[in-house]
Amino acid sequence: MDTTDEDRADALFHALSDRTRRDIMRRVLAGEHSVSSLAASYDMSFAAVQKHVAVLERAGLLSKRRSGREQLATGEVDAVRSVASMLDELEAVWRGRIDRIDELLARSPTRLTRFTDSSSPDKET
Amino acid sequence: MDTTDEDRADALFHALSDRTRRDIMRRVLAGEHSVSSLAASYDMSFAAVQKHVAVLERAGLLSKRRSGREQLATGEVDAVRSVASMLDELEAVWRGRIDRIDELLARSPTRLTRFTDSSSPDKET
DNA sequence: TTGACATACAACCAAACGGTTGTATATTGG
DNA sequence: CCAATATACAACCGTTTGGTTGTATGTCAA
Repeated sequence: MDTTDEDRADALFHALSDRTRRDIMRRVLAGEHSVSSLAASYDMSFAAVQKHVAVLERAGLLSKRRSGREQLATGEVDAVRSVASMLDELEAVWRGRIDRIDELLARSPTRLTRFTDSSSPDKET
Repeated sequence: MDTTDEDRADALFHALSDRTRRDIMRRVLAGEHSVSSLAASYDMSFAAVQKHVAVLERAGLLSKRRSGREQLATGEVDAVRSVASMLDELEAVWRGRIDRIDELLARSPTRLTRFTDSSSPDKET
């Protein structure tokens, strides 16, 4: 409902919409990595990778911890789960549609045949 | 592994990174809607909404079906699920990290204390 | 102290994005 | 046939994005 929620969703999906950032997420979810060790993995400047890390950090998908002169990044699995739950909500909306169709079919059993066409696969509820 | 998979992921996350498009997804997952009926719901031009629908269609998140002069859009729940499974894979990477830490702890029980710090909540596997 | 390393950040640039208006093309109803 | 409706798409425009280089700051090691 809140606009802030939508802002968060915008930031999360946007952060994940870049393949380099998704790859960074895989690495930092597997374990801590300094920004420079991450940068060494990609064919682009250090500054570019640092900006990608900053985008992920602003979205809450990773956090950083100082260790001497290095900045160690670690993936925030809870943020990943929050994105998954947004998708679950979308799926729930779809399930609601199926339930409504089922109810219709239950009310007038013989009237509507072939109402669920091939493009909407009727799977488990 | 394939670049095309990453292209698909780029398109899916990008398509979902806009709040208007996410709202359109909620509507078309709940049931079929013509492009103009969708456009009527938003404070922007018909063309803008039509472009949003096109972005979602190109990403495979919805499909259209002609009905007379109307174009009826319907949400593709399988595409939504495919995004969810990408996030599940990310979560699996994280779970792998925890497993590795557990194994380390099992090998040398007393050496590593407080190895899992406060920023990495140790939850269920 | 000095130099090498790790990071941060500003300025710049081309391309993509999200919106607009305008025009063209089908399709329906009278 | 004609007018209204529904859609598609091109052209344009300001902003954001994803990259670059250059510079500044902080930390470690000799």
